[in-house]
Amino acid sequence: MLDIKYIRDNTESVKQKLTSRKEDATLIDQLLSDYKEKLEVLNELEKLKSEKNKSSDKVAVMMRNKENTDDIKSEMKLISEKIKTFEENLKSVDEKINLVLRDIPALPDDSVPFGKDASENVEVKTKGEKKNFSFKPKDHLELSKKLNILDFERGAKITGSGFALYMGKGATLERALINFMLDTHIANGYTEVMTPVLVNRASMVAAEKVPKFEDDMYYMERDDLFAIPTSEVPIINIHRDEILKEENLPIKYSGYSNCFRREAGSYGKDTKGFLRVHQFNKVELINFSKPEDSYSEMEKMLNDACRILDALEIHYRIIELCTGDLSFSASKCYDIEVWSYAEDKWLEASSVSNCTDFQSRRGEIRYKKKLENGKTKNEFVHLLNGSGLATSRLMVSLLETYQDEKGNISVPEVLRKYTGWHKI
RNA sequence: GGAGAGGUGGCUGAGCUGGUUGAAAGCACCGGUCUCGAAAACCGGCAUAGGCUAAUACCUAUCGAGGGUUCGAAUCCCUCCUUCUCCGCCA
Repeated sequence: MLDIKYIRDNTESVKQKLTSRKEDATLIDQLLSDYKEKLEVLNELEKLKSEKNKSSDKVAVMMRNKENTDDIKSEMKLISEKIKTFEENLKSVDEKINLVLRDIPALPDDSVPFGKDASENVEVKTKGEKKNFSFKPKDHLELSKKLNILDFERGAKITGSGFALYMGKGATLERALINFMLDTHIANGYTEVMTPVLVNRASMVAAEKVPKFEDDMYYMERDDLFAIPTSEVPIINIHRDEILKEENLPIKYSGYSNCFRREAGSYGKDTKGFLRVHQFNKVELINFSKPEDSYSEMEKMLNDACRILDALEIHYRIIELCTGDLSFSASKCYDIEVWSYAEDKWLEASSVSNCTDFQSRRGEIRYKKKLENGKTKNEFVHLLNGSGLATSRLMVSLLETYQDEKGNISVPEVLRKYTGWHKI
């Protein structure tokens, strides 16, 4: 969530930034007038409470002196009733404000290119080259069916469409990928975490996934728990409501988890095999950073994600999302896309975002900043998340890239010590 | 699932027969005295958020969360969350 005081003090630039991401900026005026009203109510309320506290002290003294307190007590009863109405007023303005505030997305960083949608994203760089096949490359479905390593039909039987069943060497390859990615990140300074995959509502709210995207989440009503759409949710909640030590920043975590997404409303689009699934595996990167370092940390994180693809020798590119394509919580975002020979297009395999203080404000994740005058001040940390990487679309590209004419797969060099074999 | 005991500031831990307790004490931390320097000792400081301020000051809130009783709640009552112990079930 945004800081309402920041909105008040920087109204024009906020409006402009919201417009750049195709948001309706007109509701800002209403929001600020509601906020003004809130402060007025708050002021009255605090005056009454102050009066109450003073009288209450007086009663204590009078009772000690055995004086009659009937008059002052009945007076205070009136004040208390007044306080109740003001509290109700405050609550209703507050709710009105929060309803608007919770749906306002993060503000794009100044460096983010202006654009209306995905078509105006900017390619940052392309790595590697397209392979020249002497035959027509098969798609991952055909390959995996022939090799009996992935079974989407049986996955659908077990659960429903969009749930994959990995078989034999397919399962081993998946596990090898996950282990390789985790080991690489750990070697590069990340602390491995393994989190719960079911989280409570407070965690989802802190991660800014609920209520805005509640329909996209698997939800267990009986226990009021959500299946995580990404381990970003549990990982950033590790430090919810905490005040971190400045010298410990940046804190970097990497964690593998299953990810669950209902993908409500996306039926029919890219639904083939692994292109869109409801459950997938992802190794996530999270960084709790000092505000002044977050954009340089972001570049490092992007690099950490790319490292995996470099090692796997997969053709990929980095694009920077334009203002109109940014996700709700992000101020700046890079996508990493891998090349699909069968689809003849780029597939999103990773997304590296700087959410600045958008989530940490909701989740009250702060650090104690030492000021020059020797005092300290609590500040919100900046939160960055990046996939490093999601395996499903990576697997598509990997199978396609490493196929031979007979439809067999050779295992990338770096994975062989994890699989124990080098050919499927 | 059943029974019991707890949840207080960065930590440990008093208060919990309702009224200068935002909260004792200790530890940690910061500053100072002493010292060539350090340790020890001594002195002082040290929660968070909001409001109002040029800034202090001041005001309000917060003792797991939310309600209630009362003139007044960390203290009494209810609901929920959570931790621990015992029993049951179980990978």
